[in-house]
Amino acid sequence: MGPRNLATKACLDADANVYAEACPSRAVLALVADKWTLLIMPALRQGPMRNSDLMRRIGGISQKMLTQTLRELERNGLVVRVDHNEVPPRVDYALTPLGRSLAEAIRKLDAWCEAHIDQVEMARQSFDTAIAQKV
Amino acid sequence: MGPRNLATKACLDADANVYAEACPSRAVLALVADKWTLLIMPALRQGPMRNSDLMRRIGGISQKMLTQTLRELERNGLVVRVDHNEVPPRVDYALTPLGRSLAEAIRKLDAWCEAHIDQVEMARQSFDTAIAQKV
DNA sequence: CAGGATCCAGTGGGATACTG
DNA sequence: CAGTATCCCACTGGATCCTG
Repeated sequence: MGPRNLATKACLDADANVYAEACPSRAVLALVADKWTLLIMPALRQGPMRNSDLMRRIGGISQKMLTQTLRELERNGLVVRVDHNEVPPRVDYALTPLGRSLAEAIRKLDAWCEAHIDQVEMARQSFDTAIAQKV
Repeated sequence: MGPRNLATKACLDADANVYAEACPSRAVLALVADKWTLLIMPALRQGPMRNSDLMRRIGGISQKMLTQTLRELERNGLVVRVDHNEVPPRVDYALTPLGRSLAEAIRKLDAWCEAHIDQVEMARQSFDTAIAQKV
């Protein structure tokens, strides 16, 4: 593949490339590059959850962001919303097969964060004190 | 592990939990939940790169965001900055061992995005047209 | 070449109040 | 319970200009 018109044709499905600005995969990347997506997706791995379940599970999320993020995930085929049409309302959110595969990849990232906090924090401290000394 | 004081002690290193708002791993998560981090980290897997290399490799990134993100990654021990003190300036950025392990996990996410654009786009189209019909 | 400094429009997301 | 609607400000990040 020559560098001929890499810039113009941006990226085809056959050679999808997130590094290319115009590649549609960037849209998916934007979806993933989101704090709440990174928490909601793996949270749903254990099975369907209700709105209130997720609110409890994910510390610090607001109702607005929960709904907004769920809608976006649903829109992109990663989550299904099941309204049981009951009173009081009962709505379940579950991963689609597509969503499940993404959730697994995301969970690994989350696990990495949990596993390496110590190293990251130590690095940050040493970096910050090094900067302080330079002044 | 009892649910006794899960809420109060938030999270210790022994049971780090990104779902807990106060858990320090959230800081690492915030680092990861970033569009440019998600592109810079895997880009560095092939070896050290210079500022201009990264600018070319990563479509759409601005000089400001590149420098800013690199600084943050360096601060957290994921990237090392090597200034060769030459004229004209020559500066290399490379992954640390810690950064490399994260970069691998991130690359898998990027690959997922590249591999599933089609499915995501189809889902989005069908979702959007379904919404339109309801009106 | 690498990147600091500024300006500033746009937006993300919390708080709050209301509804079926 | 599961949302919707609104207000509104802090911060994000692009554009532009400048420097060693």
